[in-house]
Amino acid sequence: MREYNYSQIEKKWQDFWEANQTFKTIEDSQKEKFYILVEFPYPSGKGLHLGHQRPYTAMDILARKRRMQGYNVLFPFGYDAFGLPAENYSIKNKIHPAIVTAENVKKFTEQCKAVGFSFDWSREVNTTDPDYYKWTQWIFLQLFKKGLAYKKEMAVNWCTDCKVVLANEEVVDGTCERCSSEVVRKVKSQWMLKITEYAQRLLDELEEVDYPERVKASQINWIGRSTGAQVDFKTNAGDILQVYTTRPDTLFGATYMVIAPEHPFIDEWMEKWDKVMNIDEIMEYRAMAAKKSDFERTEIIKEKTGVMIEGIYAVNPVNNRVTPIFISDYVMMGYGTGAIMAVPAHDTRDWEFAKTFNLPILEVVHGGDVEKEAFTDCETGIMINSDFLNALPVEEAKVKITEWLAENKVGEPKINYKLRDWVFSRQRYWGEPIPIVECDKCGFVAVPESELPLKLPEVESYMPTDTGESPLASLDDFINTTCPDCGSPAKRETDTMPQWAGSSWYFLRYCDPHNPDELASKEKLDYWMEVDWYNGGMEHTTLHLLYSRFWHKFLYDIGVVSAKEPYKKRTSHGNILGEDGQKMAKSRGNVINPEDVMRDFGADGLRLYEMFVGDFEKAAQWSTNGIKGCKRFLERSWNLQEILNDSDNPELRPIFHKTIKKVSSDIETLKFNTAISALMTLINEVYTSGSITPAEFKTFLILLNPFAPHITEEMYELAEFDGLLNEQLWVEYDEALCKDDEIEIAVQINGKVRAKAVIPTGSDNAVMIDIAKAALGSALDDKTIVKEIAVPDKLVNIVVR
RNA sequence: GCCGCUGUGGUGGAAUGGCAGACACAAAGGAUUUAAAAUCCUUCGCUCGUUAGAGUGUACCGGUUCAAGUCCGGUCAGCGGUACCA
Repeated sequence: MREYNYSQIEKKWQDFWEANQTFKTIEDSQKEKFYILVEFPYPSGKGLHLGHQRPYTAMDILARKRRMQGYNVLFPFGYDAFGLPAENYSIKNKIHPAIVTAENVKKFTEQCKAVGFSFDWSREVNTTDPDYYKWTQWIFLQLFKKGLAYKKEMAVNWCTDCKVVLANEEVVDGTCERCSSEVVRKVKSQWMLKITEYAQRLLDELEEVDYPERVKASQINWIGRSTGAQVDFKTNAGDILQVYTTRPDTLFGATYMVIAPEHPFIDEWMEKWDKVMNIDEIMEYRAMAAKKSDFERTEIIKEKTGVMIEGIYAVNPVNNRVTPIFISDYVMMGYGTGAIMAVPAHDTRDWEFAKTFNLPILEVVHGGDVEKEAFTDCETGIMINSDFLNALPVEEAKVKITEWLAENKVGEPKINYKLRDWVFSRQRYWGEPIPIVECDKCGFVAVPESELPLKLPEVESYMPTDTGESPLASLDDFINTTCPDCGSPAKRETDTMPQWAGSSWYFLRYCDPHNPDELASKEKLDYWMEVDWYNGGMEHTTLHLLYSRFWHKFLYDIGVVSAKEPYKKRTSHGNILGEDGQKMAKSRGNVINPEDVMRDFGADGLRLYEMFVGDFEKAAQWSTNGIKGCKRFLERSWNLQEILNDSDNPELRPIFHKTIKKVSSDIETLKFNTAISALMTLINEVYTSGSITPAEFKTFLILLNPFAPHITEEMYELAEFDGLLNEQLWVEYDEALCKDDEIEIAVQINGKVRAKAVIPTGSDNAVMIDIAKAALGSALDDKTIVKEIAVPDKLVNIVVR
């Protein structure tokens, strides 16, 4: 018999699949469709790594199984190729990022094919392809036309090393997500997308989708909805200072107010009101707060600082009490109204501030000791010192005071979200140009759709500038244009889009990847969408997943797509860690190179081990010893050919049916590790029995095929079965045939196993108990039986006294 | 602080409330071999016992149950996310 020469076999079948376009998908209304999506990678120079292969293998297994189950499967792939690493590489090596990207894409594609992924390569997309980003720009223009894209002067997160504005989501602990350099605040004019307009729908419509609870929870958390009230405080400067609070019930306990250092009232008060006594002190504090980076604001011990604005005071609308106003950086301009009423008795931060500045702490909810700490419990507290709210529980007081505020026109119920608008500008070269022209007369004007794609021009230097302008800003030919509306000279926007743009809609392009007239035809979108199953990393839960849901909802609103949600089901994989249990990183020297692994164990060996290593949804530690076991299993599978003959072994029937059942259901629940162990158990039993029939052999090959497609296809061919293995139908099991004729049960006395007994499968409880008692023999002689419990085909428990 | 997740042999990990440790790795012993690799067989939670067996055991404390790794209450430890969000 031939030896198991995996490299030869794998090459043979990969070439065959490529030549025959085995996995090319076409629309087919006769078949039920199933759209499986993996997160397309950023094609980095390092190539495909184990962290890509694990989720891709999992979804490849699902795709192969679905095809055998008769579905029309869409399983596409592509590249999210805009982004900083390619640009940084270009800066260093003076090569155009498009060239670097093309090389990397070629490498990635070869590597994917070498693992045997059954992607439909005819649908490959690349976000840097002008035919693709034409539509990314088109979607941006639709957002602009609907008023959902706007430009705004704002304090942004500026990475001091990348010299680029970062989204809030890209700032990690006050440092840049990519380079870990310090991030500071800088005021710049930025394109923004109004994702906040969709906050409620992004929240509500989570109920319509099948996502893991942890994913839903972090989206809910990120959106951060809170309900409360907006309250108007009159000031002696004539303005009305609006505050947002989730605890309107504590309004009587407000003993001072705080506004953010960036609050616009400060400037107004300085200008038109000459009674502010400590202008210098306030300005100094403000300058200091502005200088603080995000890092300092979050990392420095949260000691409360601030300055009282002397000469200005506010009046509490419920009792007309005069209330001092402070400026402090513990209040953020970006949330609520940038001003708060401080209730030190019932808010921890206010309590600390009041202690530091020796301000009165007035208890209005009874239940704690407000001299020791803030009492924040909403469930047990009872209102006191609050006039018409006295004696009410907190929740009732909230309702009553909110009504009172509305009646007296000094406030209203208010919902707030932590989610902020999406900072959409990047001062970088390697991204989609934002298709907007700025005209002195007309303002911001959309580039006509007929001029899309607005291509990235060639530049000499990709280097971002210290002024914070994109490299495009130095190209006069690019910048200078005419206004599409009035024809006068105008300037192009030089910022580009963030990497999240292209990935916010790629799953739509896969449905119709070469369409020159639309992002995809309605007909094809209606056939393929929604995505039936989308697997990706937890790290994309609050960024990519939220952004793409936002864009999809917008496209739904303008009639491009027919479903509200893009993804019916989402699952998340755990990462592959190094052998030391740490994240794989060059600096730790624990990186496993998949090409080495495939050379030593084959693609099938690698696929199998990545699925066997542990719970798919949890992080797993790589083990070179572990993969040996999988290779051994494949060799034992190969050697089944030696014991293939016609002699029937009926005793194997139950285990075959059980295995079909287990493998089928385990793939659906992502329990690949136990599916493989079931196959291992099966093969062990087959060897014990000494032979396998052709029908059983074929069943085994079908079950193993999604996991190890090359070796099984080869064995199928060698066994001279008809056609190709990947064209066979998935195997079915018969529940009745899963059971052995006889089964061993445990016999317990008071829950402890005292004997074993063999019973015919499916025996009545009474029969089981009789057999069990017989098996116990004399052990029951001097005992009083209190209760007899039988669990069918499992055990008997006799309770005695 | 808040949200989420996880604590099971030497290791990775299995167990719809029903015999804890499936499957695999490592280790030890044996067979085969001139030898090694590969392969095959045996042992393998801990304690006592030569064996039979007995006791004990799923982070810790308590509860529910005939029966708890699993359910409930509390505690501890670790991991991930997030935060002066009013």
